[in-house]
Amino acid sequence: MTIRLLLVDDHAVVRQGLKMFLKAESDFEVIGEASNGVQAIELARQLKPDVVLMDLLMPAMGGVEATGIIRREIPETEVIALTSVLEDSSVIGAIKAGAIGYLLKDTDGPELLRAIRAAAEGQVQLSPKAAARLMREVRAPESPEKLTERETEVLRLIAQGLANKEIANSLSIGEKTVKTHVSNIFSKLGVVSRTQAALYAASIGLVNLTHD
Amino acid sequence: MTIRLLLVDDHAVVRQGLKMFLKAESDFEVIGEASNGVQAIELARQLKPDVVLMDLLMPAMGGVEATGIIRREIPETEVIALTSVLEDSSVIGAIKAGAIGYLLKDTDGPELLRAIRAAAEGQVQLSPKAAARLMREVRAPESPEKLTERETEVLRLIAQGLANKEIANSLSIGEKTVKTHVSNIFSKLGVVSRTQAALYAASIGLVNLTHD
DNA sequence: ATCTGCCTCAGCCTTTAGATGGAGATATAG
DNA sequence: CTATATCTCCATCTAAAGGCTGAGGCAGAT
Repeated sequence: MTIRLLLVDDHAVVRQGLKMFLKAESDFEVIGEASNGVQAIELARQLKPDVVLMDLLMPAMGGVEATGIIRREIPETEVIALTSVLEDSSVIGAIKAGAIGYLLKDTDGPELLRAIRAAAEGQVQLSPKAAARLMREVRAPESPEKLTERETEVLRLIAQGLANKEIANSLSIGEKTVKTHVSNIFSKLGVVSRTQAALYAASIGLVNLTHD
Repeated sequence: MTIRLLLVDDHAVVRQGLKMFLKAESDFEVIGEASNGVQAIELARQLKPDVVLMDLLMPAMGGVEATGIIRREIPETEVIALTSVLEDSSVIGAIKAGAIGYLLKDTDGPELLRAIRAAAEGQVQLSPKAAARLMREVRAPESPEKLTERETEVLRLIAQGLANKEIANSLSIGEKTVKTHVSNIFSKLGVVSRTQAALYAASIGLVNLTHD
């Protein structure tokens, strides 16, 4: 029985490489590729893959968000987060969003194969480092209160350097409303300025920093 | 005649993938892998590869520095910078260090092959985007006017989320002075708020975003 | 000796940011 | 039906941010 895979990464080289690497395994079949979260969701709907290898840091829509939507809509599809960053909220976010695995990109080949096979059977597979993070989190739920959808949207705009007035125009709401959201975001994130909030957003990959 | 390659990237998955991808090409042979700049230099000395695929963002020693050393010591080895970030100083830095090519990781497979073959023959190959950067740089050294040492210091603190008063204390200077620096930084960078400046600083790696 | 760039600081001004408290509307869960 | 959460908006106020102009000290270059 072959394991049908969907690859999601914004770097073509990484996708290409993974595809070639996985092709050597007879029980794997790459049935689709996506370069961002939106594409990933579309393809997941159409193809209903067994396992999704999901990069977390992507433009358009982050991997965490995409993971959540895929898991809600297609629960029989398992998602493995595959990322280069090891960051508390990413780990927790990905797990909470329903990822069954969290692997770092410096994982070696054999371990990657093990993880995919485990995921296809619904078994959990984490990088040792990621597992350590998770442990730390459970012991000390310093969970930054979860932002609402709207707040996340506002934070994203803050992290693009927009002023409150610009955010208001962008979302077609009042500046006062934006201020309310901003204040709520600050207290939830435990920061005291929009700059800190923007840096936090950048650190968890909510925005794309590369200015092309 | 086969092209002998050295792969340098801190992510094992990326190396693994590249290796598998390149294996399909009969005129390529991957003769070594390194996960950081120091290893890369050692291996380049021993193996004298035709082409080095060099990631720029690595621990221990960055790719730019490693490129410079390799090119000085082993001029017959060509280096292609392969990176996920497109940043002015990286492009310029890599080129100045002697890289014959600068490719983004979202380059597709065929273009990557073309670039490696071109490099092996000593021909220049740049990503269109990278080329555009280079052109912009040469014709209009509007390179975001270079910041002074002090300004860079202030920018770094801005990018750590500090307020002007905190920066003043941190540097043992007056808040007014800080404001002067901040204003100068803004006009040099072409931004209008400290948040935008902080994001710019983060995007060029002036600060470490991962709060581990 | 003069010029130039950098760092330092000042005053004055307008705009923005952020805190706080209150409030109406809708939707959803229990 | 009634909490609860979310989104929306308003007013008020203080603090911070940022623009603008001017200016003194200091080092290195010409």
